[in-house]
Amino acid sequence: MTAAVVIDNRRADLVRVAARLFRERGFDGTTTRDIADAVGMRSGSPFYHFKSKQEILAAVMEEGLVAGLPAAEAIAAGTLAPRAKFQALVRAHLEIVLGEGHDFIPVLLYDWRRLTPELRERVQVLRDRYDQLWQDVVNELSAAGLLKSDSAVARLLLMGAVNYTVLWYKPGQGSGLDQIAAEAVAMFLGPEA
Amino acid sequence: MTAAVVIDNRRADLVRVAARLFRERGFDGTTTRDIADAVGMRSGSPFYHFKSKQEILAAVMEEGLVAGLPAAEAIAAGTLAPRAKFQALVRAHLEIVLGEGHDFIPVLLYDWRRLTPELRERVQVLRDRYDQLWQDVVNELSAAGLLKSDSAVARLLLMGAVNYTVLWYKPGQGSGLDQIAAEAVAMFLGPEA
DNA sequence: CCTACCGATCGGTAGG
DNA sequence: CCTACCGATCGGTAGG
Repeated sequence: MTAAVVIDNRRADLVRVAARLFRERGFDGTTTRDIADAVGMRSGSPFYHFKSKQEILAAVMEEGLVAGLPAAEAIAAGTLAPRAKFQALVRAHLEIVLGEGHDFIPVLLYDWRRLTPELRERVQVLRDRYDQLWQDVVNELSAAGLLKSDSAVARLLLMGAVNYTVLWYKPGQGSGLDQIAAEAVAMFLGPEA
Repeated sequence: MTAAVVIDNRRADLVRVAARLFRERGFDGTTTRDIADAVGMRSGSPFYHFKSKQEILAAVMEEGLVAGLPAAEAIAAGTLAPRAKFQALVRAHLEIVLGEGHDFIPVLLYDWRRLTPELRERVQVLRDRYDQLWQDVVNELSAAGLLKSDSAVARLLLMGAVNYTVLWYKPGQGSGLDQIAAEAVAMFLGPEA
């Protein structure tokens, strides 16, 4: 094992732990000391790996996007019928937003505004891919007559409904992810033909 | 004019200004000094009116709920047909969330988690009335066969779509509030009979 | 990655 | 509501 790998592991540790703490307490409610403690470092050491606290935040968000994009892109590019494809996309998205140990995207949803403009722009590049992929699926639905509109507003309303679950979903209490996905699809697209 | 009125006016000034600053910069991004400055007070003086910074936050949220509830309750209790009633409710809600100078409810949506548990419980009492009123209208839609489900999940998905607009809507750019409301209703309820 | 530290900020308070 | 202030915290850095 080379030294570079060890460094990378420590950096990955910081990102993973920061994601959990940011999710639980918010970006401003978490100190760089909290993060350092949680990985067994001294208070100044995270700044050996990251230039600033906000760079850690951006890394958390990028990690979440990079981890989530392949599955979503595979679904969007796949051959499922429009309705089934949409349901699969919603289900995959719920997993990323609500699944156990998936803290990265919730942090993005909660604390997007804490990024500096420069970092926001950097992370936005990855977000754009996600948004585009949703738009493609929405357009397919519209072309198949399953949705009234293929506008960006339609997509944003759909993504809003799904993303907002992060504020009310409680694991092991009420509906599960499959059930929520099914209910969302039924509501947005109407009853199955 | 009695002294009590003057005091009340200053308190109201603080709440209004705090709402604007909290909305623009977030709760943690706003200092009590910022708020004091903006109303022409010295740094310690807000604490003559409020016990803590979080009490200001709770006051902002409660002000928004108390201001928005009457119109929404009137719509819910009114005699409009289910579809028209729902559209009116969505439109009124968009106004509260996105309308010029309406900073209170966005603060609630952004910074709910910054409330202490005690304050959260206090504000939740007013939120419950809002949620119940939406649930009533959703139930009417379901009874009229316009919506697949009258579950709490259905309501949360709808409110999520509408509330999430706070994260993407830009005034005077893209669709206006009427247009968004119409599009939301068309998407959720299907085309008009 | 640690040691040792700084400069600034911030919520809040006592006393009037 | 002001004056004057405190105690604590916090992001970040120099030097090794």
